[in-house]
Amino acid sequence: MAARKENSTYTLNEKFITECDLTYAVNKIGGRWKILIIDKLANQKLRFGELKKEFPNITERMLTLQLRALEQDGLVKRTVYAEVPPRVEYELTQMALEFVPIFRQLSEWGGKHRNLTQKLKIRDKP
Amino acid sequence: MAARKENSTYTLNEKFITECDLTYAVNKIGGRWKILIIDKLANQKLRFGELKKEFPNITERMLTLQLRALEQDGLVKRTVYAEVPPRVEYELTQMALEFVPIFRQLSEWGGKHRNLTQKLKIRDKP
DNA sequence: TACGGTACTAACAAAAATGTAAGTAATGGC
DNA sequence: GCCATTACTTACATTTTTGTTAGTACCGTA
Repeated sequence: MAARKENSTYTLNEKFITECDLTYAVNKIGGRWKILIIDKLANQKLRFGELKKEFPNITERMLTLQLRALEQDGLVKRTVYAEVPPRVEYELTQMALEFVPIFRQLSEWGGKHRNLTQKLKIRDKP
Repeated sequence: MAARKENSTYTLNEKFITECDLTYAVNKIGGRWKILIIDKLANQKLRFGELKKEFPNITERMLTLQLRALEQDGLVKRTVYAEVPPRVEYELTQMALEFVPIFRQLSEWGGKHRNLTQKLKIRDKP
């Protein structure tokens, strides 16, 4: 999200890893709040302020940054209404909608994983 | 991977977002090299040195960190053979193997997304 | 006794992501 | 004129993630 030095190992490695479509994909949804935002928008348009209310501790700055990134990556469409006070609506694009089913599977896997891990931890106790 | 201050907003927010199984899941595979490592191990066991050769610019430190995290999260099994020089083999766990099909779908989506985005960028040129 | 090979570890530095706090524009209603 | 509302932006601080460099243990072999 900020400007980057070219040719740093950091940048070179990023290029290398995103040659893989999967890593590329995960990078697109990798921000801290992006997935949750996509989830909230899966069934409805929402205004900036409405999204903000969904996440008690998010700052306006972070919400803005994540939405901008999603917009840049073609996953969210932003519509500004020329009113005062301003009204801005966010909705998913077709590409993001295609992600939603995969999304659900990942979520299921996550839940299963969480349970298993917790059980393992209980077992670990002496 | 390092020790964290409790109760920083950063940590609080992390707890909040990982209440969602999906975000939880994505966090597990979120490190820079984790997905690529899982990919390489999808069909075979590999030794530390073999993994290292798969990623030209990875440092030993990063490879170690990512493998440790995957091991902690129950996605990779580490087997040490008591030999000199040492031999250590890494393989996926059942849970990681269950992730692989989802993985493939995500990868497909990523490829599609990459193509679309590139086309959009071409179109954007005046 | 020195050396090679493997799989690391430790101390430090750079870069990125996230959070804090304050401020902005625009305009209709009082 | 002043205030409230909304969706931001800016400068800065904190925290995490990633990279750099140098080193370690082990033991069979030369």
